[in-house]
Amino acid sequence: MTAARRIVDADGLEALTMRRLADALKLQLPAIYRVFTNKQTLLDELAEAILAEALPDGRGDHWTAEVALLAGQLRTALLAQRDGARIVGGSYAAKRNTLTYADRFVGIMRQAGLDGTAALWATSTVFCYVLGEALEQQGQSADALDRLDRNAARETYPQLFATPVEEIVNFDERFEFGLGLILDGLRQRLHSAGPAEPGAGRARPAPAPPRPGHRPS
Amino acid sequence: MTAARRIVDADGLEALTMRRLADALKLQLPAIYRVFTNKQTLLDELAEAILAEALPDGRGDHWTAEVALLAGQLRTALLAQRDGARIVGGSYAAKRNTLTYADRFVGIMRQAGLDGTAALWATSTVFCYVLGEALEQQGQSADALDRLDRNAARETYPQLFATPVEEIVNFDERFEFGLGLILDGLRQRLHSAGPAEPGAGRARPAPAPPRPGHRPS
DNA sequence: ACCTGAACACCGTTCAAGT
DNA sequence: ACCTGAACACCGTTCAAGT
Repeated sequence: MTAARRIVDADGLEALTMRRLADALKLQLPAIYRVFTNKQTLLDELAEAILAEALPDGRGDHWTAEVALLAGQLRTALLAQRDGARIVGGSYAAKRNTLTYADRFVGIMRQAGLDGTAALWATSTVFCYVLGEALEQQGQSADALDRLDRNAARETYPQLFATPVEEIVNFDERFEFGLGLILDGLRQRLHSAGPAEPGAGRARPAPAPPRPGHRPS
Repeated sequence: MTAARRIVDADGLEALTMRRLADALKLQLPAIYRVFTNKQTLLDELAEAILAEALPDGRGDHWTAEVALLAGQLRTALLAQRDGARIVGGSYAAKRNTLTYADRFVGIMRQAGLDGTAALWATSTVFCYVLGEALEQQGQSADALDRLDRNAARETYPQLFATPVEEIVNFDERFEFGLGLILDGLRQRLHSAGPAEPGAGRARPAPAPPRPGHRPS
């Protein structure tokens, strides 16, 4: 597994072939299939290994801090591995670590006061957003911004070039901004009863009754 | 191009090979390279073709309606093509249609009252979120939910199974929920001066001065 | 100028044959 | 029971040779 990650880190996901992995492990090619039955299961386990780093050790004192921590740690885990977002996004297995991550996230949102369905959807919203951001960041080639003809583009895309376009590539602040939007949206749903009281905190405990029509099988 | 899309729709992105495309076009294999210099340029043009459908014809009367329209149309375009999210997410070219989309989005956000950088980041937030959701939706195999052992999972992931988990797969409402969170966050930033007045609308026009330190070259 | 046959250097995967 | 050599059926890409 570490050998596989090293290959991807060095030469990208395309370079990860069963043959190169066998070479790195000083095995003959068919011996790999005794460890991984498939290339897909290899990729699935790679996704698992990446997501193992997505769970923060500590805990935030407030649900907003906890969500920021979980989202940030997931992002860090994806970015720590070259092509990490593509690996995780391309693995469609019910990954154990994804479920652990989701379980913790859902727990925080329910404790904050969201009902079950909203807690579930909030989890998927943050997960999808973080994945999308990491995918874009890792896909951006270094010279992508410089490659387009600024003078021509300035006339074709006037609105876009009325902004400081270099800020697209300010990934850290860009991520904080987007996450902040989602957090604000969540805050608003938790305070929906009374008028918005910015930074007041202290959410009601969740009743969160599971739906009556929930089939157990 | 339509031949390529037909192959992907029929048998998935993996089935799109230069050989099969040549067959479908009743050409010999090397003749394809007279049209597309690369397989990557073929994929880039595929991404372009998908994104061409992402721009809505009409316009919303309010900025919230316009954002919902743009996000929804992008999602529809991605979902309309099998593996559409993977194709668009895997293409790192400065796509013309992406820029057109971004230009319109940025324009709306600036008109709503956001400054240039915020308008840029808001665009990328929505784009990344929509892409992430579509990626997850298209990656979900039909039986993914049924495959995991519910009884064992109920004990390992208690928070998760305290919710109606089938709702993860309710993609349309899940998307509306997540987009709603982002929209609420944007609304809040536009009303940051006074106290929140839900649904009041009427944002201040944007001054949006381009940064002084902006290098033209 | 355009198209083609044939090949190159790779893939993932399998399997009979060895030890 | 484990490992290996060799092959199978594919890939993307190239190029000398034809018309």
